Amino acid sequence: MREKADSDLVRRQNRQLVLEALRQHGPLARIELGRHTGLSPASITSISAQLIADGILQEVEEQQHPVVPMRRGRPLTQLDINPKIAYVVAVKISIDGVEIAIADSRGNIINRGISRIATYDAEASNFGKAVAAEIAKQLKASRVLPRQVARIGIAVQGVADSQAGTIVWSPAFRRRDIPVATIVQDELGIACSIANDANMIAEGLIGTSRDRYSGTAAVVFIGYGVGMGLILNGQVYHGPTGAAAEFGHMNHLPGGPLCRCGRRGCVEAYAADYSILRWASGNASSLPASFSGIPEHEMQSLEAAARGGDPQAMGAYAKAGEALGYGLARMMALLSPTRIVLAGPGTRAIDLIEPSLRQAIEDGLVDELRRNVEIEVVPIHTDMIIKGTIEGALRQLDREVFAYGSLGKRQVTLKDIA
Amino acid sequence: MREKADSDLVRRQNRQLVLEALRQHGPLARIELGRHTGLSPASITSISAQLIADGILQEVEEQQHPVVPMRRGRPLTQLDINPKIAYVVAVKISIDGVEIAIADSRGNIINRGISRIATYDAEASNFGKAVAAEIAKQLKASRVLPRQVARIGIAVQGVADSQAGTIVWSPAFRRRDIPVATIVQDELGIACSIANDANMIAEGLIGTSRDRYSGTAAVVFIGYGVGMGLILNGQVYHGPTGAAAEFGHMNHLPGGPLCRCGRRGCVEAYAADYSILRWASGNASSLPASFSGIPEHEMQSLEAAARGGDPQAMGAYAKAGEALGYGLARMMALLSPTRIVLAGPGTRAIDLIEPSLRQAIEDGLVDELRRNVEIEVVPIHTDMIIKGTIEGALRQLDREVFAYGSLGKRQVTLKDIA
DNA sequence: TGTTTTATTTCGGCGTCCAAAAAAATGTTG
DNA sequence: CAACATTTTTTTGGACGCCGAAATAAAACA
Repeated sequence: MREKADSDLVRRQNRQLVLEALRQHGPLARIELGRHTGLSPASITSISAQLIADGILQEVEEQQHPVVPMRRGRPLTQLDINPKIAYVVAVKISIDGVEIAIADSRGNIINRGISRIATYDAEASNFGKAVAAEIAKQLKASRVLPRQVARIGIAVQGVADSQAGTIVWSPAFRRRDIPVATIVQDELGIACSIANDANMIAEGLIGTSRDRYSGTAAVVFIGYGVGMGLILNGQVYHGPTGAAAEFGHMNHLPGGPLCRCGRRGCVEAYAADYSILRWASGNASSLPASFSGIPEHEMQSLEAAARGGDPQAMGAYAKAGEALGYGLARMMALLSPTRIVLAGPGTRAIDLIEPSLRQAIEDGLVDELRRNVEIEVVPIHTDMIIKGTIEGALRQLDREVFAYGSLGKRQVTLKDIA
Repeated sequence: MREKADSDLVRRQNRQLVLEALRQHGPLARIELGRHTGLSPASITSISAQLIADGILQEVEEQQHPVVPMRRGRPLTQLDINPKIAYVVAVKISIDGVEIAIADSRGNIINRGISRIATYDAEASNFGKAVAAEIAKQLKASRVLPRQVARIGIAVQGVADSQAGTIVWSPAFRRRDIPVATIVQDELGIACSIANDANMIAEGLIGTSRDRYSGTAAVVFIGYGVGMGLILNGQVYHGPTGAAAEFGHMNHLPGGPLCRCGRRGCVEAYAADYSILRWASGNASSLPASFSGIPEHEMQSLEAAARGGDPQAMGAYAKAGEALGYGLARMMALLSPTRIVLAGPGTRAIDLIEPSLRQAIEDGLVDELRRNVEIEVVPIHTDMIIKGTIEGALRQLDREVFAYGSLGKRQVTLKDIA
């Protein structure tokens, strides 16, 4: 309730509703769009005609799966988003590697690749340019012109400042406050935003099944680090600057083991790969936090040891579960989500973690505050982050570009793109 | 982005904008309303004419403070909300006492009183009826007819379920899941909602100075218990069921001292009045949690002892600060608010609490996540809860009743009221 | 009294929605 | 295979709310 309402707002909102329905359910006939959006057939005709004229939608030539194969009456003509109206780029920054994917406006990935760009010792000024150059290279390889790209989304492990366009702090970098989005934006002349990687996973889950994750949910990423994406009232909560939901650096125990962030006792310092390994191999509280990636087989043999009954290994996983459980209990007290999603490679060891995790929630939270929560484990799609970043960029594109029709910003914006 | 947009939505939204501006800035002339809302003078004329016809607004007879005393040109005619178009009732439930206030639609309290209704041993079935009877009594005393009351808001210490209309759990009651809002609503035939008291304080702060608290802020109540109202993106966050922001029952230390909720180590078990007293008087972890209210002078003499250098008393306040600080650090990691407001009678001892509180935030949270936060202490208005409940009820009224004009629900709803 | 200034209302036009009617495109049936 | 039935889509005409511009109202000023 900030904005004044006029016919402009009406058009924008209804166009967005149409786009949203198409993103959710794939190609739809006009009458189906009417059902999904609540708009009358007459209005859908008018709105879709404009979207087609704008080049945003197109009629589907041959229905692949005529939903109801042989029926009486005029057959329906499905509409879908024109995949070539614009492109988006998703960038995932992790330690010593940058993954880039290019997707069309339907969200289909048309090219992707991993580039080795040194991060840890990167100079603030060079890094952004290196990423921009890498994006440019990928674009050229896919024969997509920079001016066809509507938006670049960057997902980073660590704290991002979406306002300033910087990586505030990340275990992948020695330095802090590294400008990235601003530089990429200036270099390529394409709108660019940066966000935390766990938030992008949440974005992806909303895209995958909106009904399931439309309420209030927390998505926990467990792996090389611990992250969280919060979905509040159906939207990913980024906080005022984009720093929100740093579950991994939420304190568990004062004075606990050292974390990569420099503090003691963070959840991550118990439940990230390196932390579990550290507990398993001796007195964790005296060992420093590790910054190097841990090879998968090393974690797998630790899991095997724990499953085989090795008390030290079992104890390490129990510690991880306890830290996660208390952390979740604290989060639940504050936000009372209806769903908690555990995701990431760390969930391979969910059998080792879960007992102490559940026990911690029970010990750390009064019954009444935990009776409406469902905890689920989502199998790991390695590119949930890339997928989510694309989803997020496209939704933003719908909202900020495509929703504006013939009179608004579009004249400028779309011509710039297409 | 749920709702389809049409002229109905436009009218509703703009009417609400007008009402919002009037609630914020008091009586305003049409031209000023235009400036505040962004609507053209022509539209304001039309909207205000309808609101006046509906009896919701009225022209102010005599300007008390002609803002610019003597100016050329046609003088402005200020508009204001008609105070008699409807009334709201605010109810504050605490241990063995129910406070009831009746306010007109401008938010002026026209009657208030405290009734002794036993809560602790109350039967689930009786309590709601007792509250309803007490409201009816107060209404009669103020010569307000039940059908003139548009809404009743109940604020309760503890966990409320706004969906079910119940008190899920509260230290003021021995029993759990006590239905209140539903019963009051049925008894009096007036829409009734229930919420946590700290959330209502937050609601009040938004009303008092929207610009200051429009972003993302956490309001901490410290006193007989510890509560929190979260403001996310300018709105009070209640969570799916209204249980949100139970900061007091967020765990601080596993296995810590007993809390009234039955768990161990909650923030409240360190920082509520009874907890501080308990620490000061011996080994807290073995003492049970207290349910009786603590007289103010007892806390005051403890403060005096601490200020006089009594190590036991000083230690108790330090413990409280530490628990609050770690709790806030955890909350900040998750939500990264820009503002933290400390309120409630417990802030009388802020000088004793603050050092350890700040130290805990420093120890418990990486610098980058706490550099944009402003912590402020708000002096205690004893009736911030009542005021906030009224504000909240009025805003809801604007949104759900007054915003609907001549064509919508209003025909029914307003006639029911007036 | 006429002029200037500012607030408010009136008028005509525009954009969007919707309901109802018309048109389009196909299957069904005698 | 022509007429009918059925379903989707478009067209038409009316309503509503906004806005800019012009008109009107109500005061101070000269």
